[in-house]
Amino acid sequence: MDGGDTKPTKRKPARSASRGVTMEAVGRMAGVSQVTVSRALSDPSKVSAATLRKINEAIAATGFVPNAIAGALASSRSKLITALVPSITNIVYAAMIRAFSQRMREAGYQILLSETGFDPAEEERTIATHLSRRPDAILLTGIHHSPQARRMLLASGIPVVEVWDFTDSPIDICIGFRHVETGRAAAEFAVERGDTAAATISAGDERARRRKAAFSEHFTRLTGTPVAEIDFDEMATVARGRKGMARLIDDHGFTSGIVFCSSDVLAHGAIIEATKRGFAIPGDIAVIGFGDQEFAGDVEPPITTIKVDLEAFGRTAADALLRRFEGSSTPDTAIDLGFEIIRRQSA
Amino acid sequence: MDGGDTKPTKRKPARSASRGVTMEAVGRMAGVSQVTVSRALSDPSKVSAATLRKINEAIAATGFVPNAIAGALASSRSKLITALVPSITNIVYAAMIRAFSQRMREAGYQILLSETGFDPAEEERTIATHLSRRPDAILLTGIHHSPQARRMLLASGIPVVEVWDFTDSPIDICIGFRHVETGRAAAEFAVERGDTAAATISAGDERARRRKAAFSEHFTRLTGTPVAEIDFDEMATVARGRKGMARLIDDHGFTSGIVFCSSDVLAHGAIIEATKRGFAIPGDIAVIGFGDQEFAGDVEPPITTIKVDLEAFGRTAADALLRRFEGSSTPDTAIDLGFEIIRRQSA
DNA sequence: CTGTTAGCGCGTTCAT
DNA sequence: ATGAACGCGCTAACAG
Repeated sequence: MDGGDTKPTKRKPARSASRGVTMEAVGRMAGVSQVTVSRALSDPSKVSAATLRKINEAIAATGFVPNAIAGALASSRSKLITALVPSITNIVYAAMIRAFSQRMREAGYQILLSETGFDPAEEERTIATHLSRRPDAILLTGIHHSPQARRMLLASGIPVVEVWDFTDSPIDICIGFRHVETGRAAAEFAVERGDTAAATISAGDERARRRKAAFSEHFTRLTGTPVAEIDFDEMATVARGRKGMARLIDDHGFTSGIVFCSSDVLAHGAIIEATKRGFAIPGDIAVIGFGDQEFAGDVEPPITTIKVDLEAFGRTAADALLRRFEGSSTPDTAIDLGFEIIRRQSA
Repeated sequence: MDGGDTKPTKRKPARSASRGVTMEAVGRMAGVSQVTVSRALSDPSKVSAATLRKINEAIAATGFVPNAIAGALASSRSKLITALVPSITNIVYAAMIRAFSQRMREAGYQILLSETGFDPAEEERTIATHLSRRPDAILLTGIHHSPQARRMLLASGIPVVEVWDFTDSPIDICIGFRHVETGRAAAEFAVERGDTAAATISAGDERARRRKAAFSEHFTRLTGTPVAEIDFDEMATVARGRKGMARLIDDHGFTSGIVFCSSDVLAHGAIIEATKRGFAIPGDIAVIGFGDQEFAGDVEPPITTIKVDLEAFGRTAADALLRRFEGSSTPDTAIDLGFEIIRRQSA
């Protein structure tokens, strides 16, 4: 075929279904080659002013949008970060991811987000599909992952950030706080207040349970008094906070003392229920929440809570990654951002 | 070089920095070609049981994870959907996206999510970068987009889903409800209740303002009474709900009537403030919210609100897309999912 | 059932 | 300052 050709020609298949404008097409229109278009986009200073102008005109005329897929394949940098969170409707994770996304976006990265719903097996599967996108980094919530997941992560060779929990031996980078410490601190806070009875209401998260367990253990150690515990497997809601408090009162005869809730939402519900039943907050029953959510200081009574700086987690994680991308030789492996008890009126 | 070769050999560059295992490598280990590996993964029935086994062994041994970037480039199907929402920390959008994601994930798609923060210019920029990822579809919040954005979207030729608002002439597919109608319905509800005075508190969203405007206009038309309006540019919070109610009482002398809030969060704050000042809800002041959020039925008094089925938006959007991917010839262009007034005790 | 060949659209050399 | 050639890792025909 092509018998008369002097040099082998590449067959250009008839482009019926337009798949989108290519750099090649832009170049043709501007009278330059594809590479020049590429350069004009990645580093305009490498192209003469005249051709740059023509290229920009061609881009405008064609509505060209670069194909990041092809770019990623060629350069093996995807400008993509993937992130796994237990739940995107949980404000705690959403706020963290928002701060992270904003910072990363400013640096030219985009975020592929998935929910794992607290299930390690689901997390493992999701990690695999995320890795197939060849992200430039991956962000995980928590520090507990299946062995297979760890293996895949390590094998991928990409930076891994674990947030929202803390360990001295992270896979790679870790930004978080010690959940157990929050429980201990709350127990100490209760004892200092003079509480001699305590209960807990927790929901949803494995980390919430760890906080609760630490609270109970420490409170019992300090006072010798056992702690009544109400647990919900499902996510925290105001309704469950109410139900938890109702059970504490009805089933455990809890009518005086402090209630440690694993989230402000639960605390809010608990306060509503106790108030409705005529208990004084914090006079009869004191309540301490977790998260310092938007509403915590504005309901009645304002909720005493444990605050963690969600935005800081996101920002710090992004900054650590960005530094790593720039080839920092001394990676910040583990950062404990701590927490703070915000004393308001509910306890 | 390679002087003695009988046929041209492809130069295999020395792979020092392992970029990840390839199908080629897996195939070598299994004693088959790269394509066979590809087939084993995409359609195992096209491969003999024996080779399938060997390939799976090789995959397990190497920890191979397919490169979706390369796959997308070759097939021009990315299995990626990108989505734009005003805010990911707003439960309304988060819940919608969650439902959408889950459905799409079951079908093998992943979601690239970005926040646009109610800014059309930002949306336009974000659409461009999203389009560069060559998604199989794009989901937008709302129906108002810049002309340039519309052009890019149309030019891309990919399915576009607009959610959370309704128009008869969508870019492509539209799933939502008529915000103006909710305001009208609330006004009618108020008049039927016998309210002769009304006020509004709104925040954040352009659509919230449209709901509010429709409420005010309709209420005034029905009763002849003007409506006091409090607006916040920032997002809805309990604090702003309280402040809004405070201003209504202090600045507008509003001590009796109904308050239409653009979100349950605002309504919650408004109720707290009014209650604290000794007003009876709904006896003195009635409050109606929007969203039927998790807590709406569990605070005191339970909040009367306008409910829209967020999960249904997400699911329906996903289903419409999936049907479109399967080549449905009769696309469902515009679906109005409506809304519902949930009467509880606050109004 | 399996292999060969030819791109997908771009970044990356290496020339000029 | 610009271009030619090549390959990133995979899917899509087309052979056999």
